[in-house]
Formats: sequence, structure tokens, C-alpha cells
Amino acid sequence: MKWTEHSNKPCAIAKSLGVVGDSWTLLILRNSFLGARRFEEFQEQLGLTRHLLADRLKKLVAEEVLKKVPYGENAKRYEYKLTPKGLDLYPVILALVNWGNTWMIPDGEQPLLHVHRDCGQTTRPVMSCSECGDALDPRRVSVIPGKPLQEMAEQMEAEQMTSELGYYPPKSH
Amino acid sequence: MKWTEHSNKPCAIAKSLGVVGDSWTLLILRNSFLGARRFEEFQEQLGLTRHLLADRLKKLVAEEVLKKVPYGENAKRYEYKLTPKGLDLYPVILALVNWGNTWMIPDGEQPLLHVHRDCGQTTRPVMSCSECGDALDPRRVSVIPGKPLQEMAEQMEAEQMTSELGYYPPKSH
DNA sequence: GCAATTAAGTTCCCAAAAGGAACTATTGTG
DNA sequence: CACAATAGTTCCTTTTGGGAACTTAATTGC
Repeated sequence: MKWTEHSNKPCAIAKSLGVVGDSWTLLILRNSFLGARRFEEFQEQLGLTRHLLADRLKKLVAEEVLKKVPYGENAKRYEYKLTPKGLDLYPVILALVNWGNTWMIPDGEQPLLHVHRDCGQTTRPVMSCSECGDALDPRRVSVIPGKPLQEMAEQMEAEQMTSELGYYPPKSH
Repeated sequence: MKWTEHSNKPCAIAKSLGVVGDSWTLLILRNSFLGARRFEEFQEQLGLTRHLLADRLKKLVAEEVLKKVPYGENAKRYEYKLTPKGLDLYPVILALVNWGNTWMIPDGEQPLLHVHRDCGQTTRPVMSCSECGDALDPRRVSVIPGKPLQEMAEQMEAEQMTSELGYYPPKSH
């Protein structure tokens, strides 16, 4: 089975990976968040081949993560800008930065730091609970089936459910 | 240039992607968080080829994201369990789930929901500031060079820095 | 205690995607 | 009007992915 087929299943992660589950795509988005806009700009900064870049940009535009905005006078030239859907990928980028800073780079050697202009502090992005605001520990989070899985479960054997939906009863770590 | 070469640069995202910048790897981790442990279990749940699975598991073990724990009596059989480094990838998974739930799935159709057992509520994971606790809006976060980049900047032209380090002066969106 | 089954990989082979480099087609500039 | 810059395409080779069968060791069933 190809990994792309997973994005047809009712799984939010798999669907996300269908859009951003590729390293070049995430590096393109990183540079978008750092201000890159133009084809040549991405190509020089990332060093990927032009036809891969064209392919990835086309897919990101098709998924409405980036939009092509014309620039110059009567232009056939475009800038690639983040849409609201694209801007909303910021937590994914931050989660990757933070994990890399924590586990892949010796302390104090972090190449980039984040300043939260609302509070003025150097910040580490933390994943927290929308309801109580506390940081989320995986051991304190339960995963439960939502409406569609509950409905499908009524008409389906557990085994069949597992193979077709990719839903598995949770265990502790 | 191959995308893997980016992980040699002083960029936390690039280094993270060197470990988890692959869809199968992230799907393996998703299932780890849902409780999968064994080779056959991953293979059946994900449907990827056995030699790709073996390759990805080996890499994750080498990176200390998973550890092989023997099971059974005098065993040559192992379970793949998340290490602390692996458990700390939970925010990455949550960020992907949340983005997928928000943008790729119609409202109310979310297949899996998260319950925060500390507060008892169904939660949406939010990326927030470690200092003030508010949710992080990309437009309100500045990226500044950390110590190593500052030091290198003193000995380097801006242009050279861009090409060698992948650091670019920030722009607004 | 031996045969069948399960678990965890390997190996082989073909198809698909990535990577390098050169080419094209517009637009803008001196 | 020549020249450079921008945004792609095209062509070709290498690498990786995907399907299926094979291997080896451990467990279970009789």
C-alpha cells in the first residue's frame, strides 16, 4: 500500500500528511514563514531542483495552503503567500522547531529563538489544552472515537473497523 | 541537493525533519501513540511493505525515538516502545491532528477526539507561549538569531550566511 | 518432541519519484 | 535591440518505494 492511500481514511493525521507529509514541502513552508515568496527565492534558499519545487508549489496552491499573487505591472509573475489555512500550520512548524531545539541541538546552541511580541519574552512553544490551558502530557490524554467512528462502529465488526478505518483501541504507554 | 543534507545545517526544523520528515515514519509514530508495539502490528495496521517498515523502525531506534524491548521468555522478539525523546514528539502529532481536524475534515465529522483527563474536557490542542500562556499567533512571533548564529554572523557576510546557514532576515506576512 | 504456526526480518525485482543539468519562454532594463 | 532575470519544462540517470515470496527462529498444539 502507498502511504498516500492513508489520506483517504478518516484520520486527521493521515489527511494532514497527504498535504504536508513531505520534507521539501515542510522546508518550503518554513521559508514561507521566514518571509520567502518567490520561486527563485525558494530555489536558492533550499537548493532543491526546479521541477520538484514547481511540483510542490503547485500542490500547496491546489490545497490552498499557499496562494499565487501576481506582482509587477502586467505580470505573469507571482508570489507565493500563505493563506489562512497555511498560516494555521504554524503550530506544526513550532512543534518541529521545539523538538529539534530540545533533542537535536545542545542547550544554548539553538540557532533561532522565538520572541512573543505580546509578552515580550523569549518563548518556547508549548502544546496546551484549549479548555484548562495546562500543557498536554500524552499520558494524560485519552483518544476517543468521534461521531463518524461511533456510527460506523455500530454497523461493523471491530476487526473490520481496524482494517478499514485504522482505528485501534488505545493502550497506555 | 538532497533534502537530507539540510539536517546538517544549524536549523532545528531541518534536524527534526531528518528524523521524522517522512510520512511512513509519522504514521508509525501515530500508531505508537495509539498503542502499537510489535512489527506485525505496525505492518498490518499500516499496510506498508515489510522492508520499509524494518528500515524505518531501525532508523527510529538509531535516533532513540523508539527503543527495542525484548518480550517473551528467552526472546529474540522485541517490542518497539516510545522513549522520552519519542514521547516528546506528541506535540508534533497533536499539531497535525488539529490542523487536519480543522481544515481537512468537515466540522462534527472528526474521527478521533481528545479528552484531557486532568480537566475532564474534550480538548483541542493549542500552541501557546511558555511564558505568558497565550495562544501563539505567527504574526505576533519574531524569529531572532540565537548565540551560534550571532557569533557566525560576526565573521560572515550576510549573503554567505544565507547560503551556508539557511538563515534569512524575517519579513512580515 | 515434532509439526504447524507466528513473529520478525531479507531478498528480489519492477515501478515511481528524486536529483542534476540544460533548455524555453516571457518580462524587464540599459 | 541585446542582455539579464524570472518562472518554469524537459531529459536523463540514480535512488527509493512497493509487491511478493523466501528465511530463520520461537511458540503453540497435539
